[in-house]
Amino acid sequence: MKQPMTDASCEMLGDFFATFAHTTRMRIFCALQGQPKTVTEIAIDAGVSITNVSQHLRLMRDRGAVIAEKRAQNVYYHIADPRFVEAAILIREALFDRLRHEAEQASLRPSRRRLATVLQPV
Amino acid sequence: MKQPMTDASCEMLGDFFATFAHTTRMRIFCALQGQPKTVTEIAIDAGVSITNVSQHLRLMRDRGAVIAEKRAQNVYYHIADPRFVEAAILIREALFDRLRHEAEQASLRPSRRRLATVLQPV
DNA sequence: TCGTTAATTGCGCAATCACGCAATCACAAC
DNA sequence: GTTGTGATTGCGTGATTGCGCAATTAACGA
Repeated sequence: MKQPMTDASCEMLGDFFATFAHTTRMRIFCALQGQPKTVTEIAIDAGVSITNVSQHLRLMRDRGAVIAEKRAQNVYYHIADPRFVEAAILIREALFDRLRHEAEQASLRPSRRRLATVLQPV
Repeated sequence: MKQPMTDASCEMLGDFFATFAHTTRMRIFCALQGQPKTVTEIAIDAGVSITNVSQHLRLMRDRGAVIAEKRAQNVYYHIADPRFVEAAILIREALFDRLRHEAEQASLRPSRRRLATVLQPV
């Protein structure tokens, strides 16, 4: 990382990664790309209960991933920094590339893969 | 995210973020930047037991964050894709910017002073 | 004021995670 | 073969997380 990472930095980054380390929170994150949304809208998009989405949003808010803004009786949430989206895209592309690569390997050596499967030790 | 994210994508990304959602695994990740290292070397750098680092490495390996290569009696680990590092840097910079911003706000309002230990070293 | 809608919070339980310890495996040297 | 070193695995336990339910707060309109 160019600059050395202190223990405090590692803890901070680890905590932040935990923010997205859940399928539901990832869906919330995706739902928030484009425009801010209310809790109810997010709940519908992510397919979970209002209570549950509110609990996840609190966690994400406390860790600085999203920002809440109260307007009238609604609370609008939006992603705190566009770099979070960039980072997610980078990771997603890397994971997809790996999947593609694995698929190619599998199609290039079908017999060996089949053999390996069959020859699994008991 | 330009392309729509399926449920499967969200689950995949969420699982991957969980890979780094721990202080120790973050330290392992930092220790692996630069060159591959053995389990023992990583354990020393991260300041945890061999057993513990091995457990974390298995998780990281299973999720495609690191790659293991056995050479003689040692197992060398390295980061699977440079984009993981880029992503971590993006996130770290975003978090630091936020801390800096908060620190400025705090200095403007000395009564609300909030010490940012994370800001100093790095 | 009361009723309604939006959102948050406290609680309890089930599920998962993290860690140390001991045992085990893998490989090299003797 | 035996010994030694590096690394992994299985197990048990304490800690944390995730979720639903019910209660609560906040803001609006009648």
